[in-house]
Amino acid sequence: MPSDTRERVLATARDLVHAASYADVGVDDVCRAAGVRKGSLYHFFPSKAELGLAVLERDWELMSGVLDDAFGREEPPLERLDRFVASFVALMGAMARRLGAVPGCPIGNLATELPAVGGPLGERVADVLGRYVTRVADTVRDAQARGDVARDLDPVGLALSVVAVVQGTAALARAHDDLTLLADLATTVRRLLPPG
Amino acid sequence: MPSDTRERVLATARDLVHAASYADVGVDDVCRAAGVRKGSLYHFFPSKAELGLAVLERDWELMSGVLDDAFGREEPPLERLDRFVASFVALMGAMARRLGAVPGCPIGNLATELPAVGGPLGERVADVLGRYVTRVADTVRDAQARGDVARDLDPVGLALSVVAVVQGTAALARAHDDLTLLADLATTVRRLLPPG
DNA sequence: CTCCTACTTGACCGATCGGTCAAGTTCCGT
DNA sequence: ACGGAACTTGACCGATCGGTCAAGTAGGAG
Repeated sequence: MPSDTRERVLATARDLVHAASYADVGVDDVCRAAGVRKGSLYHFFPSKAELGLAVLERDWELMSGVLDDAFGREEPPLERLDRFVASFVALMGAMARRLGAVPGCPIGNLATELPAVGGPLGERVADVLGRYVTRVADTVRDAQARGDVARDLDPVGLALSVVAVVQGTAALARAHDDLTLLADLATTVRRLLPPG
Repeated sequence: MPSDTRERVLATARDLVHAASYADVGVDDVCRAAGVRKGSLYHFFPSKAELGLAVLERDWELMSGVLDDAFGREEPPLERLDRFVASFVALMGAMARRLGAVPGCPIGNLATELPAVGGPLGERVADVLGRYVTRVADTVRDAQARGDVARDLDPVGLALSVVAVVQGTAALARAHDDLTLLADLATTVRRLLPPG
């Protein structure tokens, strides 16, 4: 099996960062919570920023899994999008239960914080967001091909608005620590994808 | 006239925070940029958190001004919403030019960062966001009264989705440092408000 | 058994963090 | 001219920050 320590550090960092924020979580905090000495952490991660990036990458794997699960089904594209939104909301609920507070969209939170560090970090954040939008755009295109969504609209632009509203709603839910704000998200997303 | 120093500190802090982030800007940074000694800063603001809060409040005044300007006109409500979005996009452009990088929605950025500090801070952040949504909801109600927007939909829910998509799109624009992502925002917002 | 690599330990570092304070200085009303 | 409040100054504080390192230990390959 792969190093247990590395995994524990990463998982712990993820929880702490989402419960609070990247800036508010110190390396010492992660070590304490993971039961690991600092030297070990730095054996696996060259810097705090790289650890943060690893958290982002792990979050993307999670989102990617949700997307795979929803978009890989044998259903009309718009229903696949519904599934995605439902899974996203369920994920928020699960995280809220585990962390004791409503987190925002994990990707969105880190995307807001990490670029501030500047440099190559920002590019990788933008890259992850790009992959996210691309995945949604692919399904929007499917819907357009079937005539479920107006064909004259730019699928990437539509996907961008979908991601934006999902991320923005999650951010509001986090700020109010209120999961119910996510209740109508599926309906809202549908509204952004007008039939032809 | 009111204290010049306090104003300079606040304005400087606002710029620095939006160019980077609340966590990344130290009290020393603000002092250096504002040409003020630390003792002076602490004469006007009891803590860094309170300074952050003052920045948020100032940002709200700015947004509030934009909302007043757009919503106070003698136009159909949906056109007033268009005006608001256009002004918001223009504001982003102006800030991007001044700061050298695309900021996100000022309110949204601080809303993502400040609650992490925890405690009474979070409530005031939520309060500002609430005022924001309320203002939009009022105009949505106007539109519903005229029959421009479906009357059976919850105006607060609709307003929430509008704020979410504006904030989310701004966040994406910031992450990509690309103002053009805001280009179609008005169209997107309109889609969220279906005619009756 | 030996040797080397992977990993862990705990002490340590300089820098920076937010914040304090006593001693000024400036400015105003009286 | 005086007194006091408002404000500024610069030195200072302890804590915490991210990060380093020499010395260990564990464990598999030969």
